[in-house]
Amino acid sequence: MALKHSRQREMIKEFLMTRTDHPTADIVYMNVRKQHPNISLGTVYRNLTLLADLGEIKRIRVGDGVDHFDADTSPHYHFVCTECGHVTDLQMKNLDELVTLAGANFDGQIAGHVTYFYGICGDCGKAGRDASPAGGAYH
Amino acid sequence: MALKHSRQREMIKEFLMTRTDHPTADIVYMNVRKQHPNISLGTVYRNLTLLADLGEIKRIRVGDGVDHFDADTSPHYHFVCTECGHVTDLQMKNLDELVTLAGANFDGQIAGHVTYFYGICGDCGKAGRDASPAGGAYH
DNA sequence: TTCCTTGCAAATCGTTTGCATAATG
DNA sequence: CATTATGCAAACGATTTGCAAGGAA
Repeated sequence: MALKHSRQREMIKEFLMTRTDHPTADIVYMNVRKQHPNISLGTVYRNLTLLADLGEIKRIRVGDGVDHFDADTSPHYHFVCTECGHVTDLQMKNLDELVTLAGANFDGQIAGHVTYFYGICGDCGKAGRDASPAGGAYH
Repeated sequence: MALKHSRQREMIKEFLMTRTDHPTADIVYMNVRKQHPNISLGTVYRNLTLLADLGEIKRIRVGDGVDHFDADTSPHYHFVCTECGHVTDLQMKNLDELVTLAGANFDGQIAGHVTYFYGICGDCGKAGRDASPAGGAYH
């Protein structure tokens, strides 16, 4: 149980702190690998899970089938582009009031809520208007 | 492209309409199988996806790694128990106003939002208070 | 020296897909 | 007959895990 220091874990967290987008485990893996070529994907997954459990990073699930990670643990909301799949932060007030609202007619203890928005991001909207038939993948 | 009738699809939808909880593809499979023993899992998945695309049923993602399906396509919210994993409906007003709110400081088109609540459901809360160390699985 | 971590590979899990055959319009 | 749908099994992609070896306290 006693946590021991590890270079790998440190690098993973450091990398995550340099990013404002929300990398997936695979992205983290490919990047940390540049500095530490023989790190394994399993180690990346293990540490991301560990860090998330410790509350040092946040695991983000936006229904695209892949977990994203965020070094910014302060409460905030996300937007997912249905065109390119990018996940970006959203500036808006906290919505914890919803929990009270939802708890009103509910038998049980509501601990929290998950909310995220989806649509077409600024870049994809622009590209679409211009010309490019393009089209990313978001399932 | 032209849709053809199929007994399997009909049974899947019928089964879904008898349930107020939100079965996963596997639960649907195991149940429809009772009436139609040689239906295959692939067919269940194909039809659930088709029906969801047609808007006849709803695909629900509550971050537990499995898709749930709901024959009730009217807009409403869900609650996931972190103890037993059950997904239940939640009585509360529509929150589409959030989209407007979120769009205020955002460069892009917000099409909608996903919101769900989590915590301990009535049954698990009761059980916990009684005694049973129990504990389901919700990841 | 204890026991947490890692690298590697194999294993899981939910879901999708290719293909030959069956059912529908 | 032209097509869509099915069953089966193999393929997939993301994530997890067992295990022997490596590293930190």
